[in-house]
Amino acid sequence: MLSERRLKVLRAIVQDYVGTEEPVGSKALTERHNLGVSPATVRNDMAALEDEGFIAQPHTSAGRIPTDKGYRLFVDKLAGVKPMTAPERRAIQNFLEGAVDLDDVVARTVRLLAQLTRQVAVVQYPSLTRSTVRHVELLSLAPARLMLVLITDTGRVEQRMVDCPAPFGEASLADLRARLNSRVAGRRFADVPGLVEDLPEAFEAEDRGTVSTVLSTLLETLVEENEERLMIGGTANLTRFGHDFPLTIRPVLEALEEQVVLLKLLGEAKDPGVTVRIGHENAHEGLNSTSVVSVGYGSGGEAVAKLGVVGPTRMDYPGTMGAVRAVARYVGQILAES
Amino acid sequence: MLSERRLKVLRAIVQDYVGTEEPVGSKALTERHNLGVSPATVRNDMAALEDEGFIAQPHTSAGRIPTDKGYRLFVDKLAGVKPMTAPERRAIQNFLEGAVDLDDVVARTVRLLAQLTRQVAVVQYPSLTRSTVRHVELLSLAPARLMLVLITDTGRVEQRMVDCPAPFGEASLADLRARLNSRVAGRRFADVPGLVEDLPEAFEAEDRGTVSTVLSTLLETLVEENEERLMIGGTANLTRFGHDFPLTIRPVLEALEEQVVLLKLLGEAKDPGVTVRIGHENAHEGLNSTSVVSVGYGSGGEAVAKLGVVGPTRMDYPGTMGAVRAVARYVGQILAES
DNA sequence: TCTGGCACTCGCGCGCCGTGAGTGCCAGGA
DNA sequence: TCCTGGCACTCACGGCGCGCGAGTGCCAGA
Repeated sequence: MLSERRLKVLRAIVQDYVGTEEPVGSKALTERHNLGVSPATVRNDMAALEDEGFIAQPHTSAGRIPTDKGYRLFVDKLAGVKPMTAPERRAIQNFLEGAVDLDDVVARTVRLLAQLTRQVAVVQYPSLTRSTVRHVELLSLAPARLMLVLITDTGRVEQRMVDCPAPFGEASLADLRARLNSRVAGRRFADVPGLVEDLPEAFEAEDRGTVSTVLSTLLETLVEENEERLMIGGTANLTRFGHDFPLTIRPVLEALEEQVVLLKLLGEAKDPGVTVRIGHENAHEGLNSTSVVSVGYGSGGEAVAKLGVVGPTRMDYPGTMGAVRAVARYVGQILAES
Repeated sequence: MLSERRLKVLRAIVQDYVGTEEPVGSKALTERHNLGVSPATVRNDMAALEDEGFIAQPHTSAGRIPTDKGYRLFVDKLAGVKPMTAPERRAIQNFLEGAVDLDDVVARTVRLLAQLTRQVAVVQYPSLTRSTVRHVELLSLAPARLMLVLITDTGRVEQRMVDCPAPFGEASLADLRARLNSRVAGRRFADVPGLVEDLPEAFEAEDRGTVSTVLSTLLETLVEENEERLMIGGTANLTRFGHDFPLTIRPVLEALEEQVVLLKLLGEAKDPGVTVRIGHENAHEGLNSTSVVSVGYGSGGEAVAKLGVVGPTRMDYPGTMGAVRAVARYVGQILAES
């Protein structure tokens, strides 16, 4: 186990390195933090920390930089979450309250997160799976063609075309619409399949084919939407990454374009609070030199989607975690109100 | 006026520079293109071209590179549009045909354009202004709260909440829905205002307030949607920009995040065919070292939105223009079918 | 266990210089 | 008048050598 002082040294190294972006040496450390010991002592501690794999030297006779393992220890044990100041919180709230619809909420959230953290922001659209149905609408476009519109409690709207096996009268349509809504309105998506399976039986034989088609389209929409959408922003912040650019930034941009990758990334974080994945902890190779800070958010008490930021492993973890947590909280509020 | 040969020299310079990314000298030119004259002659021509401002030297005793003006002449007079090959066209068509809904069409188009041109692709969602209304739906969410859903012929769906000044009965709602649709279904957005202005008069005095509110929300939706959405992709291609990275790429990324900027960029191109804006021709400062190749596309014969790519001024104009034009054509077909 | 001292390492920045691609100009020839 | 070959000149680029100094490891003494 590392002594108290060595942990202090590690914390100081992380803080300095995050601030200066340059390897930190023993002398500079003792000058900037009053550790109460001499550089020589710190050197011994650093040697020990290096043996344990928490820090490393880019090359002999240079200062030390934290390793992924070092950041991990820092995040887990040495640093808290830095809360937002009151003015910052007010600014967040004001900015988000101006949103007019769901798209706008997500767009504003992305911008906000990117600005606050000066990193790349990723916001997942509120997921359908845990949402409830607000309304299902059926429109007749042609004798044998319907449009199915699904409206969720988060304000999201999905539409699908339905080609009917047989013409479907207006009366039947109104009937189906009414029955469908009385069964599923206000219910959770997960419960919908069980609630509608016997619905075709209530109709005349000639209409059953169409009813079944409509229902399966509805269920399909619920499932398909698990391939959820997300919005990213603040990619310009990647330019602050480092000096050895092209090599670092390219794989990150590529990863960010793969929505699948990002969704997986966000999905993996199971922690109820803020989750941090550092460097090689990220499965995707292109993100091996980045850290992902994410958290769930939702309209009720329950999380329905995730949001977070992607930045260099050398990032201000306490500040970033604080910003991510605060934004998630306020987005949740906004969603609950609308 | 420039002689025939000098134009040939300019064309050769552009082609070589686009290929090699390095300033091109007189000797290399005569070797790679059989111009039928000696390097010395070419040198004289180059001096003349430089006087006219078509090419420039990065520094004394280096080769020449085209200026924005040089590229402009190249695009206008010296190069055609390189058509896609048959296999390429088939690939485009196949890829786009797999799309399941409007979002998917746009997403696939972006990916496709980015891959074909190896540049940043920008695709505007089909605009509402020139579209027609397919259906307007009204749903009652609470006694004095309605949801307005607008469905367009391009398959786009917009929804808005409406808070009514007074409770609005189901019968009135059905009446309004029917009247509204009979008037506006199939009509162009631009015509809608004139078609509905006298609608409140058909209702009882107590309902008129609500009807007016609904109508103004509808009109607002049509107008507001002029702040159209777009999707971008292929930003990883920016890493191929040049060697002097951060300075070049940063403003571009920033500009790409400003949807307003991009929409203006696309909107400015009035040409019915492919439009090219080179370097400083772009109003936005961050895009001064990029060229934008854009074109309108649409479901009918008429253009309803734009798409294009953003890349370094040093790009393969004929190829890029060909790809952009081809993709626009096929997207139009897909939209017309659905 | 901590400290001051000391010898050692080695990346970085700087200046120097040779190389070679490229240029402008000029005089002679078609 | 236009093209050509020749010639002197320019100057960015890359390699080399070197001194500086931050930083290290180790050791003897408190």
